[in-house]
Amino acid sequence: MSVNAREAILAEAKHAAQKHGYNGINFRSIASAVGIKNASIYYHFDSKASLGAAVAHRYWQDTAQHLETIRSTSASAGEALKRYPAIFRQSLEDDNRLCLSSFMAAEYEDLPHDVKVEVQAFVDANVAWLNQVLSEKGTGSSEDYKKQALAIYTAVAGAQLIARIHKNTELFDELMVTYQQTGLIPII
Amino acid sequence: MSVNAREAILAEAKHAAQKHGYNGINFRSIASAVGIKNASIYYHFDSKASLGAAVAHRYWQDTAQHLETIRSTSASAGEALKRYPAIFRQSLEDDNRLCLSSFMAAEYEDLPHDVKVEVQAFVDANVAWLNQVLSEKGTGSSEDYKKQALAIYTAVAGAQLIARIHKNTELFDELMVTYQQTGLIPII
DNA sequence: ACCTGAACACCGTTCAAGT
DNA sequence: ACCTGAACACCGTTCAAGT
Repeated sequence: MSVNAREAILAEAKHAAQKHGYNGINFRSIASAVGIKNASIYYHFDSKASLGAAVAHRYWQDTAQHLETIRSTSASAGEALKRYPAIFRQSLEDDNRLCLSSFMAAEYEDLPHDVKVEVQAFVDANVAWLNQVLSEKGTGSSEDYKKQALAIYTAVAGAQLIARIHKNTELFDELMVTYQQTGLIPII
Repeated sequence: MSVNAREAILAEAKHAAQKHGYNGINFRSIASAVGIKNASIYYHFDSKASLGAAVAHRYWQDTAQHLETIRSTSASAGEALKRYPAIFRQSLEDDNRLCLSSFMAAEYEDLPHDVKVEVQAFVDANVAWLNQVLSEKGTGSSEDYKKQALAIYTAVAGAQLIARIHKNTELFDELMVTYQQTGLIPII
């Protein structure tokens, strides 16, 4: 059916993972959506673990690229920082989906090793980006920026989780405002 | 085997849920641990949904009581606030477990309705407690305290998620310090 | 090179049957 | 009142077989 079955499988698996987590990746329904049988998926991927890892890998790579774009199209580090939560907001807007990493963070203990590696890479990419932006912007010590970067990532991920169970994107926005007002996220 | 099979099932299910989420509640392994057959669980609980709801219900009730104890044994609202993260910290210390609510928040879309209700109740109980403590302590407007209470709960839950994937309780502690230093969590 | 049907051990669930 | 064995449709996975 598809020009490239492998890509079609990846796309379906990503969609399923953002809605239902790693556990919710279902070979038979993916195969059905792609137009093949579930056994055929094993021609393209060794196992559910390797499919999950491939999904997570591409996910964080896409996110890292998106972060680069935000930085390069922002007039200042402060503006980039302000735009950061938009990535997480977008998932909520788009069918109430969750950041793949937050999802898999919850399932983490049960994940295959290869998937865990990719989830960690997502967190690292985000924290590294935030660290860089904070460093450009401020005047504190580099150790502080690392800790603050992780704190911001953590708080934003938590906000997405809570906003999602309320199915309320405005709640996410309110939380970002509160983070800014209390000083967790520096304002421009 | 057990004096009370129902309680034994609940205890095993809670343990499994904190390690693997709702999805990880496995009737056959719970039955095996309790010393009965999996079909026997249906004598005590209508379904996996009602078992999951019972687990989540008891969980948030226990937490609410714990919060009451913290408040009543603290000399001030500020001290109670300082002790708040200890609840989430304890889960990490105790076999790297996750707060049941954070876990189920990730799985939320797939949860049976009755379980969703209990997860919401957990969040509400925490936010209500924080709101009360913040109100006792400070001098701002009541609307601000509500928002700040939710922001604190959200950030602490996120911190637990991230600390867990690093299997690192110290990271959780560092995040709490950063939350305090940046001003998200008010200091005594 | 790419796909399939049939089988495997696993899961939640049901139900008639046992004590 | 409490428990069980056997069956159901579902899952990831394997494998020999098809084109």
